Amino acid sequence: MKVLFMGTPDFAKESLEAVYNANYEILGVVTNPDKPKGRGMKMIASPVKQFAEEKGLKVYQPIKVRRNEEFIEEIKSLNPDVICVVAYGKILPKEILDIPRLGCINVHGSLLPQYRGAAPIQWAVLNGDKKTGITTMYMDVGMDTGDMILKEEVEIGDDETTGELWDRLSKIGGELLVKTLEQIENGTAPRTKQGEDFTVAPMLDKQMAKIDWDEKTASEIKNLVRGLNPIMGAYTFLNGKKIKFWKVAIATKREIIAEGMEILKNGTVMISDPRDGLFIKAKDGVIIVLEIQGENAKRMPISDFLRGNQINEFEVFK
RNA sequence: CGCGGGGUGGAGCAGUUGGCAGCUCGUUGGGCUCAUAACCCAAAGGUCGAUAGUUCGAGUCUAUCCCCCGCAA
Repeated sequence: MKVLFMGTPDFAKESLEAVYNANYEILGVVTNPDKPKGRGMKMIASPVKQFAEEKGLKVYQPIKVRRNEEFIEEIKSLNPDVICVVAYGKILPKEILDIPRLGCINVHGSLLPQYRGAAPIQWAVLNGDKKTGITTMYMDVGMDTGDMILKEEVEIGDDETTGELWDRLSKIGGELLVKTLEQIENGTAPRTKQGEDFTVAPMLDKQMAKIDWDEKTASEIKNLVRGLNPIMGAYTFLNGKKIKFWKVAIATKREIIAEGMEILKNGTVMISDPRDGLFIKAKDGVIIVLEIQGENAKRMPISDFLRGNQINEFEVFK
């Protein structure tokens, strides 16, 4: 079976690698163009491109695919049996979807029809879900609305971060894609319509990363912190300085019971000590900061941070 | 040349107008204690990222280089 692969980030690279290791004939790899990245704005190739070049696969990097006749003709001439699309980053026009005789297969990081859209994994963690998963589907012109093929459920750990879940799902995505290809090849692949009971997981925007001490409960803050780790990091301000939290816990009742605590504003520092840690009052409980990052500094354990950075009790995060 | 921050004992930081290199922890030894990650006493540990320069004198000022980090994508 001849496969054309389309994808860009590391999540997609795992799928490409799985397909490659399963010995499918890969006609080519389509990925987003190199972009200036990081300090000094150096041009960086996508993980998918890096893998493709390593294995000597043909790489295509069209700037746009819609109304790009040259590119569309090129794909037609490759005559793929199936196109695998994993986090490619561009919406494919019907002209391309119609090319492969066995269809375009997509790997999506949620249990469809939940979390259609760009950031399914992030939202599952942000919402504190207990489980999520991977779905493979036949693509159609809608946004993740195609008929489903295979699904695999995954439990989300209480303290798991988006990054950790992302890595696990990347691997599972690759495995499920190969399984899907096998079933398509031997004609046993199921085809299930998505129900209408769907939710959408839009791209994350900057604003949501700021901790709202007045509105958010302790568990909501915890979910925000782990949901944005390592993408953006949840942040707050202390004395005008931007501070990011990378890991927090919620104090259990025994750990701290302060008298008259209700009077304090949400965000107030209750305990700040290199040994004991950093405890902050939240709307309905106490947040314990475990990993923190100061302005222009790197992430570090709270104990390290408090050795050199003074945070006084009764100061308020806002 | 996208913008910005930084390299100081093992860790995280401070170091004012250039004038003996400090803080909080950790480590080691001792003490106190039924006991302790607590407390008390003491000690070890730094050619202040590299090179060149200015100066009576440079962690501090100048130039170049190496490395790290944040933002932005």
